[in-house]
Amino acid sequence: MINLQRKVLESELVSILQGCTTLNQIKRVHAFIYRNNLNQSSYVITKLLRVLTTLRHVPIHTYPLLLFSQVHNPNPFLWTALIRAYAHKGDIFEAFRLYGSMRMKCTGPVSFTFSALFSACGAARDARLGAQVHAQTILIGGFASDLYVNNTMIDMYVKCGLLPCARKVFDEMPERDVVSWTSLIVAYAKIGDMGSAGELFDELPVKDMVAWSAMVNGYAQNAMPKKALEFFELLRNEGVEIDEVTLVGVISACAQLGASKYANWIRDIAGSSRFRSENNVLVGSALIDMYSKCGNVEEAYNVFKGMKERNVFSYSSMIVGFAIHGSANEAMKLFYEMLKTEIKPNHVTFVGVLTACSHAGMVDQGQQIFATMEKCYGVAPTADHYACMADLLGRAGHLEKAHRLIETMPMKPNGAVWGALLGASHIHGNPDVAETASKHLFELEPDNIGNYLLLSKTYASAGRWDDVSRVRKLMKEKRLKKNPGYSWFEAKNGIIHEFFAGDVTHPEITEIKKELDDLMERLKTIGYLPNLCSVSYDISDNEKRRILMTHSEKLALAFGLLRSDAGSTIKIMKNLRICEDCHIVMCGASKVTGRKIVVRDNMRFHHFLHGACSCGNFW
DNA sequence: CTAGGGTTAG
Repeated sequence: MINLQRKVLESELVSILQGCTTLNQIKRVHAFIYRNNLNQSSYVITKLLRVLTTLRHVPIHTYPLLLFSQVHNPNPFLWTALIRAYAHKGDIFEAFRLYGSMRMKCTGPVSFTFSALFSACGAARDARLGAQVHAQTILIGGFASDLYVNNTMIDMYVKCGLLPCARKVFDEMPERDVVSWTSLIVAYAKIGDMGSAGELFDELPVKDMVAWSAMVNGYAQNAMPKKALEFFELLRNEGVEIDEVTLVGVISACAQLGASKYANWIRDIAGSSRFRSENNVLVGSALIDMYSKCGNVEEAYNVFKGMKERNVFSYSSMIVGFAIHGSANEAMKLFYEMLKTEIKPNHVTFVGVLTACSHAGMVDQGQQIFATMEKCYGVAPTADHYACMADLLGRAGHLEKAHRLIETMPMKPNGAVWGALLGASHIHGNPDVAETASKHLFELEPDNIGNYLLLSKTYASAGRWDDVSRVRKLMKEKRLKKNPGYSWFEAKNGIIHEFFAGDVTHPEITEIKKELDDLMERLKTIGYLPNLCSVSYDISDNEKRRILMTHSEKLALAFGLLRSDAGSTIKIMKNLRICEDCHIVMCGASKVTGRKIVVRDNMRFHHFLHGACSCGNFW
């Protein structure tokens, strides 16, 4: 009778405990437990410990440990709760010390114990210890066939980067569930092997929302946005429920596609779901990124403003959005607004802020932020931040300063750092510095064709044709093929029209050519002269003029002028960097037509209006 | 108790 009452009391307590969210609430329940002589109940104390350790600011070695040590004969679950708490804090040493004590007292383990230990090993990337625990699961009867133990073991091996071991566990498991499959699918997706991920997914007998989302996100993360959308459609046809995580993958895929058609499509789906950007930071932040990558930074800001809750992702995405659109002042303003909130800037925030400064030529401000980011905001500069600084200084013409910064930086310069210097050397026509930067880049990124092209263009601008052909020869030896330049324009109906350089295959090419010729005539009246330096071949000036007129972004512009509503913004996307001559033409076109033109090249967005570009002719 | 998650520079 007494035992029954006790059981009822225990279970009531546990349900009260699960609703506790503050330390004071927990302490009150604890006092009650103590008064009712329940402080020896492993069951109740285990629950108490679990709730307590979800509070981040409570150190385990104080209150939780005290609770534990007051129980004379802790059962395996109570031991495990404490082990798990240390494991979650990343204290692998303490977790294993406790496991040792537990074994010495001849208690347990239970499957949860192994889960906690595997999670500790995974967090610490300690595969050696993980393998020892693996061995224990075999030695201590029964656990090697436990589904849950095996699932956590797979996860541990995956976190340690030992996919073959994880696969072996998976292949030898007597019983698998959708969790086991999904763990492995994600592991393959993370290393970029979507082929194996897809094979596993096909074999998976019962697919749930998480497994589907893993595929959608896997394709999105591996730059296969079309595939991601395809899987999302399949998932919806299957009648599978979607949630915020699924949505984020699709939104990121739409961001990569950069087309308004997809942006509007997923906006409506998200808007009619339970996960609207106003109430959901995850979806909201993803939409901010998507809109800015689709060229619509105004809409990105609308989403930002409409969000009830914001976090570091929302702010960083918005700051980066402003930065790539050349709205440096807005980016800075938002950064200072952010500093007034509780939200702390992180390394990405600073990349955004420094990029904004760099694109706007705000050298002093950028240098000041760079100098104080660690001291004032606790974010230590990484090589990426040094790349921003090399870009900031170099772009502004301080090539030597940029070079000196690189040579004195505390870590090994990466490709972005030398790439920034190379880009700056190209802008300022300094083949000698370009040569130095390239030497490093050819070692760091031997297959990145952009570096070879930029170097050869810098030589060409300086008239060093021998060096140009030397670089060309190098590219030939490495069998590097130049990507064909192309641009695209999204028509009102969402159909995308692609134009390659020198393209004559578009059905309306005659009209397009005529439109372009007309535009050129009008530009000449305001003083346009073809920028022959934009062609880095040693050919006649006439031939250069002809080639300039075949650039894909000019064809897309002419098509856009023909096929868009008067007064609307013309949006052009390009896979390579926009050339100087096309940039001049875009400026002029915005002036003579009175249209707003937005060009997204592979680096950033250019907003042309009234004859000027948001980048300040500075890119 | 175990599986899916967003922002990054040249």
